[in-house]
Amino acid sequence: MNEKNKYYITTPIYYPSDKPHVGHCYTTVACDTIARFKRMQGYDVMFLTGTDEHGLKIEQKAKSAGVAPKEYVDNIVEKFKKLWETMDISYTRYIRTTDDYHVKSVQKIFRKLYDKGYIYKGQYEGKYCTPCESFWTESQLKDGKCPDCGREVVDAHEDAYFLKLSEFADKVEKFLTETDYLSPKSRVNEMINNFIKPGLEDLCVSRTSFTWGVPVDFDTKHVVYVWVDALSNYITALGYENDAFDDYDKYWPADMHMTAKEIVRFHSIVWPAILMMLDLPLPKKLYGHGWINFNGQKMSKSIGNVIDPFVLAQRYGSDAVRYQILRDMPYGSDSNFSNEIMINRINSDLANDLGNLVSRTVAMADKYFGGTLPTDRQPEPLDNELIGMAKSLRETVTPLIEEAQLSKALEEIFKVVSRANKYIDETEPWVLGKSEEKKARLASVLYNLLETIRICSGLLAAFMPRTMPTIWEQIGADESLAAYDTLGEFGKLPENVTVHKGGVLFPRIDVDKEIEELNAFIKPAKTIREDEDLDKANIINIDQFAEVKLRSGEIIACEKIPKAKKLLKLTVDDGRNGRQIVSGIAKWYKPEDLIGKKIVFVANLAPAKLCGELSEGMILACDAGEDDVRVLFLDKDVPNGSTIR
RNA sequence: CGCGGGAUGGAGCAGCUCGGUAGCUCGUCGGGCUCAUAACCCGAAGGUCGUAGGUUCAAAUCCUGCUCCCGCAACCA
Repeated sequence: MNEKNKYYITTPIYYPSDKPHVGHCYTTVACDTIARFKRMQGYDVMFLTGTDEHGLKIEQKAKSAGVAPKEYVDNIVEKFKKLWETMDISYTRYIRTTDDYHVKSVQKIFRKLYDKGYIYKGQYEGKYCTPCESFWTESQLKDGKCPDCGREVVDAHEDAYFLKLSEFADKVEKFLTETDYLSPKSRVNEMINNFIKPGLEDLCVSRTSFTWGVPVDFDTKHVVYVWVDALSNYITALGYENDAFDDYDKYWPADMHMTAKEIVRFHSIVWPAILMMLDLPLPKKLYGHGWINFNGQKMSKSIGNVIDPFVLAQRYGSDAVRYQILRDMPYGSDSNFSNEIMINRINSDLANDLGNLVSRTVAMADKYFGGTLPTDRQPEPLDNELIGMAKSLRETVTPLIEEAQLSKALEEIFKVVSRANKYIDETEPWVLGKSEEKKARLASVLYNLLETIRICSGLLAAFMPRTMPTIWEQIGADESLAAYDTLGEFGKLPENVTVHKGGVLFPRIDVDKEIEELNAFIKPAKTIREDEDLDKANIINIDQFAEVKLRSGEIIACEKIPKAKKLLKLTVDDGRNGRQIVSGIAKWYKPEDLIGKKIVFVANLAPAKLCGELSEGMILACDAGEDDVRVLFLDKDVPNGSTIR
């Protein structure tokens, strides 16, 4: 296989601090579709995905779950793999940054960069908050104090390794402006204006504050910090600096890196810079796609609106889910998701238009010809538009898919599906079927329909790999008649093709009923269940509880903090000198609703500064729903300052 | 003046680079058809293109101010 015929496509490696959601699905399904399409075209495709398993957050998550980090990620990686199986993801290789070969390669890469002088040991200079054991940059400080606890910070420094990004600013800028590596193009300006023009700073690439990572082999106090570790997966997975694989020469440089927009920065600046430092060829294409918003809001675990892709796939089938998320994601910007949007899309496009088209066409061939078309034909000028559209569809769709414009590609395919439905109305096959002398015309009409379906379904196979073969069976095609080469031609089915009536391809969904059911069982059940599990994993004893001092208080004054969106400043009579508490409840309470109310507050919480305002304590409130918070109020006659236990 | 994105018929979007008939999908209403998964096809209603001003013969499209929304960051202690 020569270089021309290879295609290397990657998803980012996902951070398995939590189970996968629809956002992960989008990137992966999009890559899968492109990968399948390139395979259809005859390319030797390497499709890589994986997980980025190191870092502080995972170390902490594992700790609170009471397991070793590796054990923790093993568990979640299983869920990722399971999901990819459910979604029919045809990845060729799965890399975990905890894989032995990757760890060793990263160490070698790190050393290589060090030897070349692109990584140097420096001082991570910053402000240090001793009680919090945390470093902060100047810009992170609040009023010159620790953003975490509001206390004084001191100048401090610790050893750290830095990557000489600054030296590559010009080269990277040139790469971004003079090639079409980064798309959509609008991101190029964003990157240059935000990160390169203000002066590209060297990047800190090691940490000493945690241990769950790849150790720097020549300075074992340090652990390689995310970027060198994670980004290099794209080459270590091919065997760069390791023996686990040996197809680096074959597949590198990558033809397509796909990522969500928040990490475009690292893939468009840091990654090319690292490759330049290593004297390696640069990847050809980076596509940064948007996010899937849920009911107009960003998906977020704390809001509780993260959609479980397993549930969706179980209910509608993986193909329908794949279709919807690809169809509704516009190129380069965000998309909206809701149960209603998904169901409507499935009903109107898949059930009504495509599924029904196949169903009615096959049914007519069956009814009028017993399933096998006669070979006499009678074409008419009316046929030409449909035939023309079907014939040129492959050429229309191919470049779109290659540019990751998948929703556009689907739109084009479904235009032809629609045209075919209209064609049935124009030709009225049920009228033709009534008279014997019109049988030849009828055969032409049905043949044209079957051919159109063949071409559309062939091109859709990369998007919906599960259902398309069923369509081929029904229209009397086999896989060879759905091959890429045959999709640019009209008339490949045998003249006397035989159809086979089959089951419903995409069942219609009852919208109201379905939404009710989804809402009922996805959200509340889930969050409560999870909390319970967490509770059990986090048992404390009575002494620990006693460390929290809760007291009653009365809100005697309350105002919004102007700079802040969510914060209210409360003046609380705590039965002593009074205190000020800042609380993030502005969204749910107006100041006048709170004045005079008795509340419970944590009395011995470390003071903090929020938006410049001192907060001495925390008032108790409960998460009352997806996006609802209720403060705990006490009876009016409780004396202020009483102990609560 | 922190950075960025957005505001277009009921909903979701396209159009804006290169000013000149506002387009698509869904929904609603009316009609047609009966091969089909109550599906399909045709037609209609519905928009001062966020707001105020400016440039122009002409602005959704260019310029300026303002309002509101959404991300990120700061702040859910």
